[in-house]
Amino acid sequence: MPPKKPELLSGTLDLLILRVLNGGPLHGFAIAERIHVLSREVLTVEEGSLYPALYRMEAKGWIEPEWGISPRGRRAKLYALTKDGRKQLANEQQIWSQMVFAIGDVLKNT
Amino acid sequence: MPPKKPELLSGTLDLLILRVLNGGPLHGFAIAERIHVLSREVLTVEEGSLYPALYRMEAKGWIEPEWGISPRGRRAKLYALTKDGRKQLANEQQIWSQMVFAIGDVLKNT
DNA sequence: ATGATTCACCTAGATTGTCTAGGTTTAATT
DNA sequence: AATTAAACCTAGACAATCTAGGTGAATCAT
Repeated sequence: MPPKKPELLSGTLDLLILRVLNGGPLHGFAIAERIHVLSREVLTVEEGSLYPALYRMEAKGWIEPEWGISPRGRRAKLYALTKDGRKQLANEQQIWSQMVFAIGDVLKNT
Repeated sequence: MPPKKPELLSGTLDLLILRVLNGGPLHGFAIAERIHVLSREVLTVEEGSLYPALYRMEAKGWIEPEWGISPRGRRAKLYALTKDGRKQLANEQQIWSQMVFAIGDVLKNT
């Protein structure tokens, strides 16, 4: 068998969304596209994961939506990072790297 | 706020267990200890996560238990990697590094 | 003009993995 | 003899993702 195609790592979706929004407001569909492209097609964010995540994050005050128009001329909800969102991004980035190091430590044991 | 203490990353527990068992059979309690120590106390495997995980992995044929005695003289269930378990370890290790690279790619976008 | 496709958003329910918070038994310690 | 620690176990709660649908409007092909 070839290695199974990996789904998204549970717990990293918020981090990814925060990170791409740090480059400026985007609408949901575009967020998913951006993550897909930036990860060289390795990561695919399903819409059924994306929209609930956006609501969670909005409820926590990390992002703020505003109705507008997408680059392709459709009605779209543009999400922008809030100040709390930027703090959360820093936070999650630091946790992520800590986790990667910790797991790396376990994996490199002889 | 200081960075929140990270719990285990969902989806990495199997990989960690397979990895420490690759060094030789261990019983459940010792597996958790070993992960804790190797990760420099960053990762803590709760027993409520550990034992269900061991059963799942046994059901999938990745590990095999045998009753024995722990180094501290108690009755203990020693788990050993099977051949399928070794394959699974290689598989998950490769997926893990692919994920880390992919997420890294997203995180380093400007 | 009409029909098909794509963009963009939305949601209910299933599934899965982890955690909380208990519990039991037996050996070692006090 | 009583307490603590090692080791195992489990039910139920919780959270995040995925499956598999659905809607409406703009664009494209014919």
